[in-house]
Amino acid sequence: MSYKHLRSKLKSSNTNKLDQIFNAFEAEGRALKEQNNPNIHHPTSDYNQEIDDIKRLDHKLGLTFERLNQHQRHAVFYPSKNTILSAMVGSGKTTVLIAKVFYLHFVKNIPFDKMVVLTFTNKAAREIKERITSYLGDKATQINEQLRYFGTFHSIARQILNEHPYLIDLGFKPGFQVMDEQEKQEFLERLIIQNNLSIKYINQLNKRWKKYNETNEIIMGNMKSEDDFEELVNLAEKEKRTINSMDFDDLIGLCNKTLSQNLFNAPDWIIIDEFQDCNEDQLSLIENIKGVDSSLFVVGDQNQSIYGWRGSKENLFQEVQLKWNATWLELPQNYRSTENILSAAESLLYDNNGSLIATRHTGQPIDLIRHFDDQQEAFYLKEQLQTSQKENVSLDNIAILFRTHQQIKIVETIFKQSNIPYQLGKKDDLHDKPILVFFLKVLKVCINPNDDDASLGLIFDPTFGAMKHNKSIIQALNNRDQNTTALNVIFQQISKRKNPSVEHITLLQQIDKFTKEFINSSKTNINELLDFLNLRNILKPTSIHHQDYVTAISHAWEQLLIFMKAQSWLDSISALKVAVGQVVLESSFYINGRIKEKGNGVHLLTIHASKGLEFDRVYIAGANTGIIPLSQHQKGSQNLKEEKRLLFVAMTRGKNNVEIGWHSQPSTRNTEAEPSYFLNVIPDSLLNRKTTGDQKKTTANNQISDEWQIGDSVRHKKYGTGVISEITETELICSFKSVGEKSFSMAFAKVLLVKIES
DNA sequence: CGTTACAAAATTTTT
DNA sequence: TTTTGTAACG
Repeated sequence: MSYKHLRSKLKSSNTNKLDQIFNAFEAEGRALKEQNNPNIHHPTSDYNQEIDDIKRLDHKLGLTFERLNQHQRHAVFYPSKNTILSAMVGSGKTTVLIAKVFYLHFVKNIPFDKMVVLTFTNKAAREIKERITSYLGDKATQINEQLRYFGTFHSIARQILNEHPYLIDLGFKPGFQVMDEQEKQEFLERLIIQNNLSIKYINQLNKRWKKYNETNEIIMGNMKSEDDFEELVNLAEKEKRTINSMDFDDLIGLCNKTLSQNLFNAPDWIIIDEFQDCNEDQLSLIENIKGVDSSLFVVGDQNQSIYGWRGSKENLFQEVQLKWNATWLELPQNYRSTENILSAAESLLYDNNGSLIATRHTGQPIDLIRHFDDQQEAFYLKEQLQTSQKENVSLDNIAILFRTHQQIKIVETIFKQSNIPYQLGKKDDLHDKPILVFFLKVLKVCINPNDDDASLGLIFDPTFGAMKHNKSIIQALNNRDQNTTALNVIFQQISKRKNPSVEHITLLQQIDKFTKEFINSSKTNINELLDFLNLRNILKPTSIHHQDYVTAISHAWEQLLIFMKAQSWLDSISALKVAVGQVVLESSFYINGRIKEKGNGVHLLTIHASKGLEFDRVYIAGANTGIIPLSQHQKGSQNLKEEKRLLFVAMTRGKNNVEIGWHSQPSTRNTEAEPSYFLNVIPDSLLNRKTTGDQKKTTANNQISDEWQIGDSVRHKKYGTGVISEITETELICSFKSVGEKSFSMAFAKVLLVKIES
């Protein structure tokens, strides 16, 4: 469909909203032409000579470089001090990043501990570390200590803080804990009760905290006067230091403060993965770690920047290229998708400048398929997958992608009914595992009996605690003297009760002895821990879940011991503190372990969750205007651009086949009965338009004509009463006494108009 | 305690 | 855009 066609179609629908969408869309097209081409530094050598030299010294190492294409070799070997590697989708960016690390270490003799390698996810960090470990094999002695600065932004920030003497100046002590968002909310609520503060919007403390930090703004929403929020912030900053616990933002923020003291040995190399996702604080962290002689190697893809709402900056690459005087290299070759998929996806981009090159065969055009609604689409998908099953095609290599979690539910329901195996992309949350939340609280009190929140959480735990949430106990913590720990107060309070829980009294007594009698003893296996703390009696010994609880705790403890072992220079209690502090930062390692079932079946994922993954077949569900882009994102070209990149990311997950579905009668509000207008830029030759052959459409049409008849009287909230003058497949036209003729999208008619029975 | 007015949320999520 | 949630007021 051409722009012209689109415009005439939008004009005929006579709504301002669609006109606005079109204008924004057009503005985007203009922006496309205004983009500047960066000065790409192209490879001038095939680096065969260098690789031959390396092969003579170390044959195996040479082979890892030989596999790279010319652009990838250029990125690895070119000796620029600061490098921005703009890696197109599916161009082997992780392979190059790892090859660079190998080259710097094994050829250029840079020690691993002189490199800082930062990633956003634990998964990426782990992949890089494992590649090095497996390459070294038996020679990988003390590798964890050498790879100490390989990790996520948050992990590395935490580690720098923990090792740096300036931590004391900041008011914290080594072995500090880390609060996630939920723990911070609970922490602030505790302070509000303890100090009798009057705080509005109590459910949005995290949001208010961020707003206050950024703008010093206290007033929110309907508040006409200030509440005690400023006092809460001051109290919280003090209290964080008392209980020795930081939040996520503190890790990066305070690390930045620490590094600005110039007491950190700058590394030789700083290597960053997924650079396009950096926010301001993370960028500062990079610049603070960087010394005068440090080199930078940042890798990323601006076309896959879909986390703007988390603070990543548009045009970050261009910005830092100037600032760092960096050499701009590209990885243009995509090895993942067919040429048709890539050409279609590429037409969505506005600043690619033709730098994405397909290496695979042409393949099939993208199927654009019309369904009646989400339910019909789900049935269609069910049938498609059943066919695949009959043909013995593994569903593991197929993904269905959605804009929202809401959309996933209906497909999940129908797949469940029809026994289609599926796997969900959502990661496990620590807070969905009550047993681990409880176990962590126990450990936190063990290592710090003055942790008020862990102590309270322990006895108030809804599943494993001793009593219901109780304000008087919270306030009792406030009135204690300096020599009384939070653990003591809890113990006293619980003992005072009429029928105190004996199990919990024993637990608290044992926790008190933990540092003296347990952690330094030679016995630290899980059974000894459970016995020492009397935990078995608390884990509902008669419940059928008892064994699951024990298994979950065993796994978490095993992981903690592994982490402690890696901190060989610390005494055991310090090592445990550091290990427990790490749990929140890489919770997935502590959650499932061996218990996790092997995932089998079709993947149901949000597009965001699909980033970094690839599948043989990809189906993008419910791709209407109003879903992609999401209706509330249709204002502001920044938002629109990001939504467009989201569709780009979705399409480029597919290796062989991409199919896009849309609904002619969408059931969600604010959704147009049109396929995403982003698709209009894709050339017709690359899009194969189809319709589900179905009976439902006919019945649905009957429903519509049953519901609305020409001549019916209707009432509209604003326009008053009117009469239906015309009905088309997608539109309903009404004439009102007050404003004349107005047309409504069929999808909206039900919401906007009330039929007046005569 | 009920009503009114109006800002914020809706949507994505790692640490 | 509509819906939801909260403060403020009587």
